[in-house]
Amino acid sequence: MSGLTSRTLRHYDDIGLLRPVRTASNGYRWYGRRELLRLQRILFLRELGVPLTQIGRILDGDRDGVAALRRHRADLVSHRDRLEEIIATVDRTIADLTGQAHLSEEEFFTGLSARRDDLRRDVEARYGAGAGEHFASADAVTGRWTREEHEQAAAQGRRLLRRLSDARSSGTAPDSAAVLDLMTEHYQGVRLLWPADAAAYHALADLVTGNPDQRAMIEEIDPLLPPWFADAIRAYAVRRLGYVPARE
Amino acid sequence: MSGLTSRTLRHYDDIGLLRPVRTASNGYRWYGRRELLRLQRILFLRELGVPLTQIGRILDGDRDGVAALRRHRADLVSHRDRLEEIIATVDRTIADLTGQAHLSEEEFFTGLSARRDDLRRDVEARYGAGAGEHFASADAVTGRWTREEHEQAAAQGRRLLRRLSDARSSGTAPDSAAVLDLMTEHYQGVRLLWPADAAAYHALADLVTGNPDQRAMIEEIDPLLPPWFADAIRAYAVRRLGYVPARE
DNA sequence: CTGGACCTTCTCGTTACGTCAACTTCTAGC
DNA sequence: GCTAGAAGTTGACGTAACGAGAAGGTCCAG
Repeated sequence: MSGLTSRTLRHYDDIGLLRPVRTASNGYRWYGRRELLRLQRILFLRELGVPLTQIGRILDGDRDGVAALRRHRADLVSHRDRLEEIIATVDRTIADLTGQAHLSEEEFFTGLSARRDDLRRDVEARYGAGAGEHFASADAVTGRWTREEHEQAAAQGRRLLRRLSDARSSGTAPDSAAVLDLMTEHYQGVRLLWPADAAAYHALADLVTGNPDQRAMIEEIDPLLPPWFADAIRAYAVRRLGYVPARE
Repeated sequence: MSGLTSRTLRHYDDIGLLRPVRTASNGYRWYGRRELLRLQRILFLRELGVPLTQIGRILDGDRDGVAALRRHRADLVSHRDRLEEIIATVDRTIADLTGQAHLSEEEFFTGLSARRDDLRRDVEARYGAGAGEHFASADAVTGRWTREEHEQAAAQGRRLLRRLSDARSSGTAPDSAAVLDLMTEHYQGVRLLWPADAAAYHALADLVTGNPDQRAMIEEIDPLLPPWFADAIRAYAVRRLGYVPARE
């Protein structure tokens, strides 16, 4: 009924977590309705990752199961935070091993580098000569950055891309609320450099799939990311910035 | 030298992860410089949570340790996501057990409820009669919400408060980048309801410590949160919205 | 009566060591 | 040379939550 193996039930009997209502002379364990209800509570807490011994205490003593849950929650949170750190370290290690370190000398949100002039020509070809002026605006901001600040910005950008990649590979839609929340960071990163309105930000989507350098930089983190990222940019422009796309 | 116990070294010898350079006739294990270097790599990978058997394969085969790391990273990410879900479930359970369910019928970002008129009077007393007009603006938005949407908004608000509480209790400063990122969600939640500019948002900080109902609602989630939350609001207004506080 | 399904107890294996216990070896001080 | 103490050694058991397998008993339908 519960989908548990008999072995598990025996284990719970052994450790005293769930005793059968009676054990027949042939050794068979018999469980009643009360045991089923208790089992449901056990399975629920087990789902939450609470250790069996604690489950027993919570169900038996029942005095202040909330406090126990709170402590358990604190454990979970610190465990998650630790994982977060470890993931970041693994990311840095992978980046090191695959020689992505040079990227940290470039600047992310505008995708600068030695190829900066290429990007500018591309932008002007796509959006008109006026668009190139934003480069001056960005320069006004980044010009005063130290090398360290450049690297920080690049690292932050890569972290964001990796979080987006995580979302993509777990099947999350680019217009889901969770992704749009992440895109807020991207939009603000862009806004830091030049005053992109909804339409400009929407147009930016073409760049991440169409511009070879931009695309390559993103693909280095996740080969499947660029088109999904472009969708996310467009979704953010429409859903959060109120951009109304032109009808075809 | 490494801080490991001798037991651990013996274990690594047993499983073949780190063999001594030679074992003397008296059984003593002797390690050389090469072993120390290998140990350093072992400890690093162990820090990342890689299982010892995999560490052995990575260090020995060395063929495509990056791929192994990537797989490990995927494991970590899904583990973290699972933890995230569990934490959310535990939160809901605690809320249920402590009878916080009624809160879901209120609306979070403006802190409405039966005490709505009190809040309005408080706001008008603090910021002048004009400020009360924002209530009409909020009504225009929320008036069309279904009950479900109200509950969703309330739940999202509580989730945000809990994430802020997590940050606070782990010693993170209210003006750190990570917290300001979280505050983006809050600011956008507020913006959904009325057009708060930098100054208005900055002023809002007084409300979360000064208004009894607001304060109580937040304290129910974390008794120490209100003043820290107020600091975070002010920090966000200054650092991300460009608000310039008046000098005293 | 029989085959198969289902039950039992017992034991080992899993991870990465901590913690005894019992014993040997090395080293410093007298 | 003797001795105490520090440090090394090899087992063996315990940890959490069961899975897997061995060896055997019980129940039921045909």
